[in-house]
Amino acid sequence: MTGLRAKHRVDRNQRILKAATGLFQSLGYEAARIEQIAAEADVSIGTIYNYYRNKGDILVAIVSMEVNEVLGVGEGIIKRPPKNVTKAIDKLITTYFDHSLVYLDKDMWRQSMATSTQQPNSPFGKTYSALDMALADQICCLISVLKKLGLVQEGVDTRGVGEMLFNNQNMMFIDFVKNDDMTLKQLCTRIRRQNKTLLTAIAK
Amino acid sequence: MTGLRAKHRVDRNQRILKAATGLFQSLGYEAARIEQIAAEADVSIGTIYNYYRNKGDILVAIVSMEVNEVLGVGEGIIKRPPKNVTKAIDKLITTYFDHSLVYLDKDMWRQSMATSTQQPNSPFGKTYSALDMALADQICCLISVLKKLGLVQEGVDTRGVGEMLFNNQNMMFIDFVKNDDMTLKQLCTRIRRQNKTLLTAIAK
DNA sequence: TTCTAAAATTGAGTCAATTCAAATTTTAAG
DNA sequence: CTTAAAATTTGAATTGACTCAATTTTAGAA
Repeated sequence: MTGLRAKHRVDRNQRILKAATGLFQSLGYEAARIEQIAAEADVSIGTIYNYYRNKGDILVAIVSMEVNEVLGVGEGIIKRPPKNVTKAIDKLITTYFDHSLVYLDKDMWRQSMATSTQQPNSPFGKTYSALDMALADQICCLISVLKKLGLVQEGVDTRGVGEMLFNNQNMMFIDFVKNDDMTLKQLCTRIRRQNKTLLTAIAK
Repeated sequence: MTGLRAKHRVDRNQRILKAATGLFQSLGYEAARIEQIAAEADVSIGTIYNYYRNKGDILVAIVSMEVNEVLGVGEGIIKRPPKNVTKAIDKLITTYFDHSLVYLDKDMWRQSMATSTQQPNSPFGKTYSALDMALADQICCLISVLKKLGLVQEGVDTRGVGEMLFNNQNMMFIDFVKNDDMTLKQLCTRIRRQNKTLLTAIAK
């Protein structure tokens, strides 16, 4: 009978993530103790460190699952994009942001961003980077679709423009989570203004 | 005789920063011990925490001095900008990057970025944000100057465009320090491509 | 100069993340 | 059904950042 080991691994990992998610949400990231997570997951402290390099890595894993979901929602928008460049990009970005704050608060975002820049080569740091790349790809994909629909000029460098839109949006999101006073509405308004010139230039 | 206290404060702070800079550079941020920094600065552990909230804060203070220098160099470029939008922006950004790696290596940048997102409200976290804003302002200022020189179209939203250029550049720099294999040349090449569409659109 | 309150320094002690050698469980060959 | 090597788990011990009550230094009033 093989695979018992694999089954246990999946089980334990799920218990760890579930316990961590709950404690991070209820107590906040800093206040949640590894010892507590271990106890709730019915696992020893050492086991947690067998699955994750450090405390931050656990959070990055949780955030990664979230971002994956957002990517899925984004797919739907690309399938039926608004028939106008500005509106299409706006809808995609707004959707990202709306979904980003359902399970994670600003503090959790701050902590996970910090960990993923601190340790870009840990397994989950790499996952995080890959997801960023996937988000950028999705924006590029949307522009490409809009081009095929005749809403964007032929000669436009899809990749270059898409990356710029993503980088701007991502940097603004970092500003947003760093600033407790900034609202989602303010964030979107600022990005819309920043995007305007570029989007007007590429629209047909 | 007043000001002895102020003098001591300046002295001690300088010794702490000097010791920390040396140890961070020679041993790396993580391996450098607060105890060592205290010993080299001829100060007690407690005093370091009287000057800085935590270890990361010391690094952010060092990085802030660096960025301040870069801002000064940027001023010079704005005074005599190349007479072409693309070249002017390119020169400013390239200058930022070249100077950014003289005293700080990628690891130090990663750690300080992480700390400043983790604790955006600590004194040096705020300093760091203010410097980012100053860099963004500088790019906006350059565009404004180019507009006055008749190189940029009248109707262009200086602020919106400047922020987008800065955010893109900043996000790319984050990617750069997260990826040990990426070279400065590769970084600049990618940014040039990303900027091209927007800069062509606003040029006169 | 002397004295006192306020400011700053000190470092042993605390706390929580992380490590690692021993113990346990799983696998699979005989 | 053994049995031993490999993989995994365990938690007491370690580590190193950070705290705080006691001590020292400074300012400036008397």
